[in-house]
Amino acid sequence: MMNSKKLQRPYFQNTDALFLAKDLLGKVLFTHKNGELTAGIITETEAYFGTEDKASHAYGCRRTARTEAMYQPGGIAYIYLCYGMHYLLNIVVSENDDPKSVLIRSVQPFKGLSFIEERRKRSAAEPSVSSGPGSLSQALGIYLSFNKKPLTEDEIWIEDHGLRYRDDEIISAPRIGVSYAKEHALLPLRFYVKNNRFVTQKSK
DNA sequence: CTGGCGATTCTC
DNA sequence: AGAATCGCCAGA
Repeated sequence: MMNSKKLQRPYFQNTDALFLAKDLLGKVLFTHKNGELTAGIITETEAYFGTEDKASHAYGCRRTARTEAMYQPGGIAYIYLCYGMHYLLNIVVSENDDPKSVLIRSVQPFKGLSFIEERRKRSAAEPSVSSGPGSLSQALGIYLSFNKKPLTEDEIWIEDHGLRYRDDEIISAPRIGVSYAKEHALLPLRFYVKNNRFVTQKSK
């Protein structure tokens, strides 16, 4: 390839979670493990703005073994186990010691559909195949072993295929499942592509 | 050391 | 509406 489409470090570091959460819509998330190449077009994200964000694991500068990834320089994955059974994928944003991240919530299957269908036990045309952060991780084979992986390597990365959305094609809404975040719970930090079926259906 | 609780999903 | 399922982390 003449021009690599793989997004590089500066794209993740020289920005903030709010901008990136919107800009990642339409980008293509790839995973390649055990010879299985799969990818999905990012259709839904949420911004977590760091130490001041009551919904963030890094709220109040909380720094533990789990949250360590977020304190690293941007451009790596932050994966954690949620509800004891789902692996959730975040993209670490910004500089060193600035724990901001973007949660990838949904993708539209793009490559390796047979692998995705095998993992999810359903058709890749079914929106539930990769909508919602837990389902998306299962569809793309994302596990804890991806935690702290640089997106510049060849197990998990993001490509720009030129797909762009206008502002009026992007819906913003409150983040899901963060009612504990009090006054930050209703901030419109969730973004998804209008009229795309591959987004979280219910919200509470 | 302990116990309450999830950035969820699926079934009943 | 409830279950599944287990690591995290604040508090003792």
